Amino acid sequence: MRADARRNRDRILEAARDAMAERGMDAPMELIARRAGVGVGTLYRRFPDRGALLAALAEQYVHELMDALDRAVAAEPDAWAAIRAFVFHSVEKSRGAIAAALAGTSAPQARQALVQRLDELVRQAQADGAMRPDASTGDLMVLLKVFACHPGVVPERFLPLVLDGLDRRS
Amino acid sequence: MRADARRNRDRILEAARDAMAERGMDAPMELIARRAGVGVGTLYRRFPDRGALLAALAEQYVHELMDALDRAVAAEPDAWAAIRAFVFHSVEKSRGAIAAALAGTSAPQARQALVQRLDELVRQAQADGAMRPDASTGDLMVLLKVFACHPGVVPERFLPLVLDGLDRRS
Amino acid sequence: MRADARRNRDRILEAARDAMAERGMDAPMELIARRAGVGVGTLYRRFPDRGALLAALAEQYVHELMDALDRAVAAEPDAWAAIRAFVFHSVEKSRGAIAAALAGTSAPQARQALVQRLDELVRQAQADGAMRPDASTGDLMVLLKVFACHPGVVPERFLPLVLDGLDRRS
Amino acid sequence: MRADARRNRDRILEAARDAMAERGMDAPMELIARRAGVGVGTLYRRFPDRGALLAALAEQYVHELMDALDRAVAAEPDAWAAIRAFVFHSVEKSRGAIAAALAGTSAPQARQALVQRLDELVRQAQADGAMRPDASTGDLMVLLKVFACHPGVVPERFLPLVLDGLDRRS
DNA sequence: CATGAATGAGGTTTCATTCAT
DNA sequence: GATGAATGAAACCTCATTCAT
Repeated sequence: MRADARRNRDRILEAARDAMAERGMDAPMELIARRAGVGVGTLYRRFPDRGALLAALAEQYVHELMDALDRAVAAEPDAWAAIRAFVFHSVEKSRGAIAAALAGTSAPQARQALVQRLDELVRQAQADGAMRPDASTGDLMVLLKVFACHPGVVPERFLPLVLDGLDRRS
Repeated sequence: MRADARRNRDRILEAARDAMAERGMDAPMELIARRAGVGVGTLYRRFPDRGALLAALAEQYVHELMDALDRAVAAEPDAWAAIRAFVFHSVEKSRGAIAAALAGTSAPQARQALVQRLDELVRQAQADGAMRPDASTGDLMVLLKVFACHPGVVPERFLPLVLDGLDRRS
Repeated sequence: MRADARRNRDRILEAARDAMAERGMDAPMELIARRAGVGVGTLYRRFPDRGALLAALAEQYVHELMDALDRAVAAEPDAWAAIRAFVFHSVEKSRGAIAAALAGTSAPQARQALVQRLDELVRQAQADGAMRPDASTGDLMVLLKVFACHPGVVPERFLPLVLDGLDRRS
Repeated sequence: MRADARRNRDRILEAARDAMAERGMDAPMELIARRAGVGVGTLYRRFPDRGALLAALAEQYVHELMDALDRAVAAEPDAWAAIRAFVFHSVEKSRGAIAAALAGTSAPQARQALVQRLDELVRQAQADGAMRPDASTGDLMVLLKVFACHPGVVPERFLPLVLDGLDRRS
């Protein structure tokens, strides 16, 4: 039954993501449970209260960001390109509500790891002379946070402008 | 008695702004009423339901933005400078929750008026050769919307980078 | 509507007493409300949570004890007789569950007042040479507490034995 | 495997006693199971439902009383002294919540046995001229029940008074 | 057999809204 | 008009109990 429990946990997280995307951060727990195909009790067994569920969601979200970052690094030719690709991707894929929750709840440890990965890239990009030396990882995190809360609102033509603002050439 | 009613309306709106800033968009109506120093009944007389209150808040907020825009125009030497000053000011002064609500509820007419005022400035700034011709009023509205939802999160050093992205020189 | 509210408050307290006598200290709030002929909301408006309701019940109970004490003093010839009459009456009339709750929740101020009244009587009874000098008001409170939790369990023949234990002659 | 089962049963009963002493008669079954170091399933295998567990607890409690009675008889010089010692001991050692439960649930057969043992002693004490002839075993059971529900509340100086009430000399 | 996951009924509490005064 | 009392639907959460593994 370990496998079953695991599957249920995953289904709950997925249902929670969907429900919260649609109905906001305070989507009823019962709705989430129903969507996950489990009883409320099961939901509460896994996540003692709404806060715990939010925290798990935030952590999962940060992990997704890290994966995206890894992929960007693998796919792009240099650090700055990876950063840009990562930001673009993250902002496009972002689930507004979850990202907003991340701001409040956060997942301190996961977030810390993400920041460190980004940090290395930023230093590299600056060493490469591709990124403005007065721009910081913190700037990127702010960018992520701010835009991620508004999925779909960033026109194709807009983010480039913003990123150019961090570009060496500007 | 008209003056009384007016005063009540204003106190309610103010209380609503405060309450929502502190406790989120769904602060209890009763709390708002109490803070305004009136009974719930009075609140409901002025605003038939929560939606109406939100709409009024949004409209008021847009009006504040327009005032800020007017002041910026009066104070700054040219259109682009006025736009920059306006954005800076708006982002700093923004009430996160209200701005977020604006996104949803909006106040179509008021918003329309704001857009028109901005439009003229944008055209002027572009005619002056100070603003990128491929940047639009829509870009500015997005900028406003996105940043206004995160009061206090925009470091002094960050917004300039973004605005530079809309600058001619970039 | 003040009068109505007052009436409702009383009916709620009465319903709570009955319900708790029958179904124990954790009788459903909804049941209490229904019995009082009001909605749950009304109950919660008067008593923010179960604790508040219990506290009110405890206070009311202590007040009833004080009234009984006053009546005993008025009806009996001397202090010791009044004390005995009071204990007999209290133990008979006691609502087990409420008395038990009193132990936990108590109503510190009301209780304090009762203790003071009893104190005077005890001193008088001892001065009269009717009550053992080594018995205290505390003993009486213990007696009350202990027996009051078991309404109906004290056979007519039993309490006298106990009270005789406090009697001078013993 | 029989020994194992026995040990489990004992550990569950012990855990139940502790849990109920701390958290009241309706301590969660799951808490009890965890404290006993078993799964809920095991608990339910031994005791089909909460009632069964309570009954077992009550029976165990009565057995403890009988042991105490036996020890008192062995240690004290006469029947009345044994009775007094027994009552003192029982009241001191009593687990309030369990004793209260006993009142409701009871354990008819075990209780019956205890009553018989006490009965003999009472008759003996009365024959010895040490106990009032109009006091009964029932009185003692009431005394036990009433005081046992309030562990720690009986001051050293108080119970003697009560017992004196049953004493011949009074 | 033991385990602990799953279930869902039931209890608590909150709040938007209505309405008597 | 203003007030705040009343209502009940709806959300939260807890636990006794069952059952798959």
